[in-house]
Amino acid sequence: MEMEMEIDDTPKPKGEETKGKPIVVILVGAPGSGKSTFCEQVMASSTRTWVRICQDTIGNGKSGTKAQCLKSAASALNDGKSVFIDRCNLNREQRAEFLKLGNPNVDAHAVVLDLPAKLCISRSVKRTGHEGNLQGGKAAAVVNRMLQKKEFPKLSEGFTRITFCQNESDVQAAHNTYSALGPLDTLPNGSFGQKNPDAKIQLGIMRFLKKVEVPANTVSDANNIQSSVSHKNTEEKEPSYRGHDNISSFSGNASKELKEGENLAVCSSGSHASLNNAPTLAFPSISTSDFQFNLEKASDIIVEVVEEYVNKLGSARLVLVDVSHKSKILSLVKTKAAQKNIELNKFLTFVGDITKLYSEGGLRCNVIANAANWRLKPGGGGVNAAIFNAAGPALEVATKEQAQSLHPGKAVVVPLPSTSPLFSREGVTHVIHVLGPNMNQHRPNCLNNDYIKGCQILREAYTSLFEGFASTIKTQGKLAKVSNENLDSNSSGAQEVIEGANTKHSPNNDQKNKREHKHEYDRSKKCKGSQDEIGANIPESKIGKVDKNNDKIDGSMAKAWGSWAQALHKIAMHPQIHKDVALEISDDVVVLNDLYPKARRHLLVLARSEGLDCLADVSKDHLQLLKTMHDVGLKWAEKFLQEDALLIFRLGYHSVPSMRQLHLHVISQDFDSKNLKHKKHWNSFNTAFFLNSVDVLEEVSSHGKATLRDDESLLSMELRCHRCRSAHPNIPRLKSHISKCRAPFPPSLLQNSRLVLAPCNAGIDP
DNA sequence: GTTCTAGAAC
DNA sequence: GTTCTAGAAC
Repeated sequence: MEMEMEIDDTPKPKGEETKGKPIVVILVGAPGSGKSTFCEQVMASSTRTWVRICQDTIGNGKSGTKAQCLKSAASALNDGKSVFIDRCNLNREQRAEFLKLGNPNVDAHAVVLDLPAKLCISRSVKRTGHEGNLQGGKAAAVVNRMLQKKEFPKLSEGFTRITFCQNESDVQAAHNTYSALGPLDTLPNGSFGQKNPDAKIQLGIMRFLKKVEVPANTVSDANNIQSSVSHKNTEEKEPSYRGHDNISSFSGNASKELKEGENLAVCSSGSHASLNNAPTLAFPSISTSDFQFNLEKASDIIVEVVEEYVNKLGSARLVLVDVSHKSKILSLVKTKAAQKNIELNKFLTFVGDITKLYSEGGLRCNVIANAANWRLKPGGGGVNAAIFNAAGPALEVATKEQAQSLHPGKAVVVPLPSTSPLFSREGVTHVIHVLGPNMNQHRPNCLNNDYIKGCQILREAYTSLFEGFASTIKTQGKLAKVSNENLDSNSSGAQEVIEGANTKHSPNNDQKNKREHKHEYDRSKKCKGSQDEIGANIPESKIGKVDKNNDKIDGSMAKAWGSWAQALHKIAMHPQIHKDVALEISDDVVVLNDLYPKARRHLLVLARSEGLDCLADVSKDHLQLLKTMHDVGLKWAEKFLQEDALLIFRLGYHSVPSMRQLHLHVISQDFDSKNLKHKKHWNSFNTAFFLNSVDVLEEVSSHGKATLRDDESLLSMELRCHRCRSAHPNIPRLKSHISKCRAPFPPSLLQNSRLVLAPCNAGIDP
C-alpha cells in the first residue's frame, strides 16, 4: 500500500539531492492556524523538492498514525527531499519523534503559526471539507483545549532554526523565506520573531513604589506613558548599540501589549531534558568589530579553538552570537565549522541580541562573554555597552571584585548577582569579560597589523574564555551533567582571572585569589570549627551553640535559639513522642507538615543528627544525609503530584532558619495559604535567601559547604511574583496576583530540576 | 516560628 | 474608617 503524500514534482537536475541538505520543517500550530496553506504555498513556489506529511490524509486519504508519518518522512528525507510535518505538534512530546529525523545532515526547523486563538477557531468553525474532519461547532472547544497545553518549541529541543509567526505578515515573511530556499541553500540557525513570553512587568506598580528605574527592555504593559519612559532610558544608555538594533529580527516588538493572564501557561516539564540543562556559553566574536581584526583570520581561530573545546566541555554548548543577520563573521564561522564536522548540538551560530537570548531568542545561555575593554568599564559601544547596560550596576560592582583591568588575551569570570536583570530575566549566572588584540590605530595597544602576534593573542583570548566557561561548569555544579574528565582540575574557578594555556598568572590577580581564599577560609571557620581538616564529626553540646554564635564575625547571625525555636529539634531527637505530627520517621530523617504551611503543600524534612542546627553547620560529612533528605522530600513531592498534577514544588533551605535543627522545606509554588502573611514569609521562599536543595547538594559536594545568603535585606526586598517577577505593593495584592499568574517561571528556576513537577499530560493529536 | 498591637498608609 | 506593616514578647 502506498502512502498518499503531496509531492512537489518540479523537475530537478539529477544528483541535486545529494548536494543540498534536506530540511525537516515541523509545523507548530492549532487547527485553523494555516499550516496546510503554508506548506502548499511554499511547495507551489519553491525550487526545492518538498514532501508534505499530513497525518490527516496519510492513511490512504484518511487519517493515519504518527508512525506512518514518521516512516514516510524518513523515507523522503533519505531520498534527499525536504519534508513538512503538517500536524499540530503543539507540545514537546508530540514533536520529539519528528525531531529525531534531524541529524548533522538534515536540519530540523520549526515554523510556529501562533495566530490569535479567535482566528484559528473561526477558520476551523467555518471551513468545510477539512481533511481532519475538524469543523463546525466542536472545533472551538478542541482548539481551545489544545491551546491550553501548547508549548512553544525551543532550540534546546534540537531545532536548528525556529520561526515564530504571530500575525499574517509574519506568516508571509516565513513563506517568502522558505519559498526562496533553493535546493543548495541553507537558512541561518536560531530562533526568530518570538515576542517576549515572560514579559509583563507591571510598570504601574513600579511607579506606585516610586521606583524610577524601569528595567530597560522589559515589555511594557498597556501603560503607554511608562512605555515611553522605558524607551527613553534605553536610547540614552546605549545609543551606538541601538544603532544596529534595527537589523535584529527580534527588535521592534517590545511594546506589544500583553495583558495579565493572557499568557498561556507553558508546561515546563520539558526543561528536565538534558539539552535544556546543558551549560551554554554565548560569546560575541572578539576583536572583529571595533578592534578591526581580519575576519578571515578571526573566523579560522574561532573554529579552531571551538573545535578543540567542544569535546572537552562534555554536554556544554558554545554559541557564537552576532546581532545582525548580515554578519560576515557569523557566516564565515558557520561555513568553516560545517567543514570541520563540529557537532551541531554543541556549537551553533545565533543571530540575536546577546543580552536577550532567552527572552527574545528562546535560547538559554547561563554564561555570556563580553568583548570587554581593558579597564573593564561600561561604555564604549557595541557588546560591552549593551551587556553592562542590560546587567545593571550589579555587574560593574561584581566585576570590580574580580579584577581592575585586563590584558589582551585574558579573560575574567564574574559571577552575576541575582539582583541583575540579566540573571532574573535571562538566566545568566556568569559574565566572562574577554579582551582581544587590537588592530585599530585609534584604540589602545594597537598591534600595527602584526598578525603573527595578533593571531596568537586572539587564540589565547578564546582559550581563556573557554577555560573560564569550563570553570563555571565546575563551580556551578552542573558538573554532574558534564563529563568532567577533560576539565582542568585546578578549581579556584570563578574568582580567577583565566589565562591562556601557556601564560603565567599576573601577580596582581594572584593576590586577589589569596584574598578570596582567605575569605573562604574565614567563612569555613564560622561553621563549627575546622572539621574539614580533621575530617571527623565532632559532636557539639547544646551550649556549644553559644560559642559558635560568639564566633560570628559580621554579627548578622549572632543569636541563640530562643525557647520557641526548639520545637523541630525536640521532634528530631524524639520522634516517637511526636508520632502525632510525624508523617514518616527513619534513622536519618523525620517528615512532618509545617505547622503553619505557607502553601497548599508544605512539608519539612528534618535531619535527625544532633548538633546539626542549620546549613551553616553542614560540611562534606553530611553530604549523604543531605542526599537522603532530598530524596525523601522528592518522594513526598511526587506523591502529592499524583494527587494533584498541577502542583509544582521547590525543595530548599532557608539560609538562616528561625527554627533550630536542619530542615528541608518541600513547598508547593501556589503559596495559597492564610499563614503567608508577611513580606518576610514571602521573601524567605522567593529570594536568594531560599537555597535550592539541588544547589546545596552540589556546593557541599564540590566545596564542602553551602554558600549562605545571610543577608537581612533579602527578607525586606520588594515583593515580586515568583513567576513573572512583577512587583506588588503589599502582601494581599501580591497574593491576589499570584493566584492568577500563569507566566512561566524564570529561567534560573527552570534549570537543573530546581522545580519538581508532574510529567506533562500527553497532548491530543488532531 | 506566631501573636499582638500601635501607628503608618491608604 | 480600614488595611497593612513592623517591632516586641513569647
